[in-house]
Amino acid sequence: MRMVAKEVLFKILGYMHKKQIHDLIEKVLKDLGISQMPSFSVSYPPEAKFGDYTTNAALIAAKILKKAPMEIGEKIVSSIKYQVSSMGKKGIIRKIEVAPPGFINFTLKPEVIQKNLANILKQKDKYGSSKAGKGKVVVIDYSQPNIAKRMHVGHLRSTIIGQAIYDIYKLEGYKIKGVNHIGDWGTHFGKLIYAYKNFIDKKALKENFIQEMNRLYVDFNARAKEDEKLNDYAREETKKFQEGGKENVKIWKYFVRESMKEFDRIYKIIGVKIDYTLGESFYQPMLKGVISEALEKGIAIHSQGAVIIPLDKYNLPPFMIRKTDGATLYGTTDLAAVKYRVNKWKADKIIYVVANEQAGHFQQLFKAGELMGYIKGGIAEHVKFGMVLGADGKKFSTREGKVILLEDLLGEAIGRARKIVEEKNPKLSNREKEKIAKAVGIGAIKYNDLSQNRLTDITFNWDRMLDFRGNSAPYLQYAYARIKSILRKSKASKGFKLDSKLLKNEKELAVLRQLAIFDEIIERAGQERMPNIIADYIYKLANSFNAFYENVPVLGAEKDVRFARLGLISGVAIVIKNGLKLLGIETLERM
RNA sequence: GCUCCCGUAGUUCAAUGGAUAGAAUGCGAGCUUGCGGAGCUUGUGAUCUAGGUUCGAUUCCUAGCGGGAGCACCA
Repeated sequence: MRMVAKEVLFKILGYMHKKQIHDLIEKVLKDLGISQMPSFSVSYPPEAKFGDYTTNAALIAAKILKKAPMEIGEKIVSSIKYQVSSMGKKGIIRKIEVAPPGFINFTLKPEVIQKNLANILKQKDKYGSSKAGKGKVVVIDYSQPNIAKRMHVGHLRSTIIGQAIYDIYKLEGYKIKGVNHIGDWGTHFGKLIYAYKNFIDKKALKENFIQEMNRLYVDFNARAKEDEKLNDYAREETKKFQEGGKENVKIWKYFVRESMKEFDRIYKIIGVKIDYTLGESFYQPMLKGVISEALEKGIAIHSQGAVIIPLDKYNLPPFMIRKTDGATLYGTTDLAAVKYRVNKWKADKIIYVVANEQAGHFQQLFKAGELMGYIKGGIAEHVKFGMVLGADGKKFSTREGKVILLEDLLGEAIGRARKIVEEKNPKLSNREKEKIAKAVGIGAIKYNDLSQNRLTDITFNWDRMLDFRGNSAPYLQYAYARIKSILRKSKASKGFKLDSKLLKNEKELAVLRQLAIFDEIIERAGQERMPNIIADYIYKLANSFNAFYENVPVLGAEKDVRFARLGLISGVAIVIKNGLKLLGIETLERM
């Protein structure tokens, strides 16, 4: 019995509509004698007057049949009309039309989207979830800060894009493993250890570990310019620590411990929690095996004293896995990590959320992984994102000290939000103001990033990132808080009966239409690994809610209509909340 | 030199090959006797250039111009 009820629920979700329409058209095309139909799309029309769904099937079929698109469109429509009439009450379509140049537009029966509201209110936090990924393991590699270095605005992108993709997949029912592949093994440790032994300022280190370590690194590089021998010393220190020299390992462990404390503090502020922290050091015991395996299989060769995997057949530079001095490097570690994730974790998919700049490295890595037999094409994927640029249009660079620390950015955001809360809502308790300031400030920063297509570079601009008006997280949070305020005032008893048929004016239907497609949006965002699709959707939903809010009274309406509208705005609140949660943005009862 | 990415209103960003290229911000004009004005309505304003494919191109292809990134012993 329960199963039946659930199935009915799923049937009224958005993607079911789309699929139903798609199947219907396919069937009709077959009847028209087109069996080899190239793919056509069923999508949302740009304007409400074109209905709920639109398809370009007639335009494509016209090409094959060499007839006018409008003519084919009419044929398809009359055929569909016949099908629909035979479906009787069960059909979801109310109106079908052809519009020039040949689009076929479908308008659903209002009941279809009206009924969905009850579904939302019932599912609450679960609305939008699915079982699409059941049984599949996805590994997401994101954030990846470097030990003893500060996290700057560049790290933010990988961290929050990765977390958003993680949450989307989780909602779709995948078994998912988030990994923080921290940089805890590189050769820069030699420099740091040498500098630590020789020019450390212990007092400064105690006050602010990361800051002092950063100073040390810059200091070392400056001194090494004067005295080249320093680099040799550093190499020796690296070697000692990588070979397990007690003193250096102890220092290294101390670096790792202190850095992780710092990172965890920042992760806590931005609400990120990564399942596994498995840095480069974790894979060290496996590296020798990987190198000899590659040599035995004849995939790797010795070249100029190093060990490389030649990839010139694939038009790629060689992939180095052992340096002339015998040391391994990040490519070796990454290759071992691929093996580990596939063999140990049975990953069906590995997603690397790493900046654009490393596209070349990942091409090499994936090809090397395939040659080694660890992965088949397509299992590993580099989810790239653009750089954070300075006002000059150039990349932020540590050397020039132009970098903006993540912590400073977060602090500034919270501070600005706090000021506004103070203005808007002075009567709230300090504790609540703090909470609001955090949610608004952090939300604004995350949204500013996640609402943009991840592939394009973003320009760093304090005012832009921290604008709380317009298309921003606070705008969405504000719509949510308004709804909550209305609901508080309504004192609606929990058991009121929802008659969603009463929601029939244009503004109400527009909101309902938005609500019904949430699952399709999630699906697409997941497929394309594009969180901005979700951001864009919530923004549009909030827009349609605001238009409704300005024109349609809720509390002032007559009894049953009032209940229906309260139900509607509750639904909007649920979807805004669920959507923002996927972006890692909190919602607030008041702000 | 080779490879990859990107050129959209003044600015910052959208746009699965589709209908009138959509927002935000800026500047201009409005909206309070109702639920939160961090809001709403409205005006202004853009696809780098030249070809090609297509019924249809911001999107795909070619060339050019402009910006950025990468190109074995860093990650």
